[in-house]
Amino acid sequence: MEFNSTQAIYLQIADHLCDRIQLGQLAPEEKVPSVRELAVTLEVNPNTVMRSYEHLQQQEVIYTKRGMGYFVGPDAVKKITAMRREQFLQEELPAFFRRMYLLGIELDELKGRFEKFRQKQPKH
Amino acid sequence: MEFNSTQAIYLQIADHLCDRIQLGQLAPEEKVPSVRELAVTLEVNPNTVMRSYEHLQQQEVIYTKRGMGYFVGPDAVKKITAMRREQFLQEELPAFFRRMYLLGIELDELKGRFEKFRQKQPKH
Amino acid sequence: MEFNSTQAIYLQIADHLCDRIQLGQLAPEEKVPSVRELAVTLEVNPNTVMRSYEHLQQQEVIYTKRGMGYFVGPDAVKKITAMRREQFLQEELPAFFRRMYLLGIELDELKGRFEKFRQKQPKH
Amino acid sequence: MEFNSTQAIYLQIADHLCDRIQLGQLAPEEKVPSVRELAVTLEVNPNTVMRSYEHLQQQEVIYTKRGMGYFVGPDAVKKITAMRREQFLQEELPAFFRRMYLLGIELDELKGRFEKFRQKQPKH
DNA sequence: GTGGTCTAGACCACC
DNA sequence: GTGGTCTAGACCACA
Repeated sequence: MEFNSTQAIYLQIADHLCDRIQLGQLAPEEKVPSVRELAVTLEVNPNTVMRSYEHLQQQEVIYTKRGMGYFVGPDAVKKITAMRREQFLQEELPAFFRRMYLLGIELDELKGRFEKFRQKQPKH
Repeated sequence: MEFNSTQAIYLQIADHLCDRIQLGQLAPEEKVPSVRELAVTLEVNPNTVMRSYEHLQQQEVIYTKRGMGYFVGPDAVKKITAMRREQFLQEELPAFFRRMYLLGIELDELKGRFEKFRQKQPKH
Repeated sequence: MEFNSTQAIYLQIADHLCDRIQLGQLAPEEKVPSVRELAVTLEVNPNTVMRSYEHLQQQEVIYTKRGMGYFVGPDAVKKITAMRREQFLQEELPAFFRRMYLLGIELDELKGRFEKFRQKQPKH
Repeated sequence: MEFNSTQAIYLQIADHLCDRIQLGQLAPEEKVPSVRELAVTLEVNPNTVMRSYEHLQQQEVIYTKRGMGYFVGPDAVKKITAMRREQFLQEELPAFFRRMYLLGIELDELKGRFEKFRQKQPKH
């Protein structure tokens, strides 16, 4: 996984985990990788992974069982979708429209690109 | 002007100036507000405005005449548009599509919103 | 390190670091001193060192790993040499020749001095 | 005349006047252009030219006759040459050698360039 | 008046 | 520990 430099790594990791949950790759009540394991996989400091998990736990997306690790919360999908939908409509969409407006891009121009994008997505 | 806390203030100022240039509110070769003046207007430290200007100068959007102030560069609009277009297509658009995909939103659903957005924009 | 007053301190620091990289005292991918550390060594404000590093980063001579420090870029030597060679041929050399011409100095007169200079340079 | 941005304009003007004196284009006791006249010619602020003249007067390269203007001092050539020679040997030459050393350039490589440079100089 | 540099000190996020 | 941002205030050079 590659990280961009504009956003904190721990947030990018958390985001990626949310993606996987939303896509059903991580099911509710399923155990998520251990902090150490994921740290090795992603080649980052364990502290950084820990922060991601704490962040997700605080949003009740995952929860911890002592000595057993972190697990996907029962309503994780619903919670993530709700948060992201809110975020999308309130912040991302207006910013996106503004950019399009300043660049003189029409919504119709994006149709072809969106189709192409969707075809590249793996089935799940 | 209000600043959000996720992005550095000096970048938000720079971005806002780019907006104004792109909208034609600041014409090429026109003088931009002096560092001190803008600092008072925005209620920030002059150093912070200075950083914005240095950042824009480095992108050749504005240039400086000694003892006279900063001025909008001749190709400022072209440069800004090129940079933003690149950024939009390479980064913002894919991220946006991904969000839509994960939220199950179709492009057509956005049409109405986009029209409404556009009508709110001031003429220039 | 002593600073002359005609050039900004942060540029002199940047220049000095380039010297050290070009001489191989700082190898590619090696960590450069932390901002605070170098500030103490040089007896300047951390902000001033920071500016040097930002300046070098922008030229892709060094790069930053978050929370870990600044590191010499992989092509640092090549980049520095290219920039300096350009600067030398386009600006320094003509200015130098002009001075010699106006002072009536011949190139041959400098030979002895150059030899003497070179012998004083430390090996590396 | 074009000004580079690294050195103060008034110093570049003063330097240029010294060049002309050294080349004999301005003879001892000859009147130098009036502040206003030179300001128009160079398209700079009269204050800037004034500063150049004050700077040169302080070095006894030119002197002023009230109501008549500035004139080249009797020993101007000698003074300029002495100052420049000193400056050249103490500062420019070591810096120049250092640059050559770091760039791996030999003195002999410059011979051809120097000849070419000299042939382009106008006779005087 | 203008930009530009520097210091001192604070606070934050990240690893 | 690391970089990064911001404020406050000073001083200088330049036009």
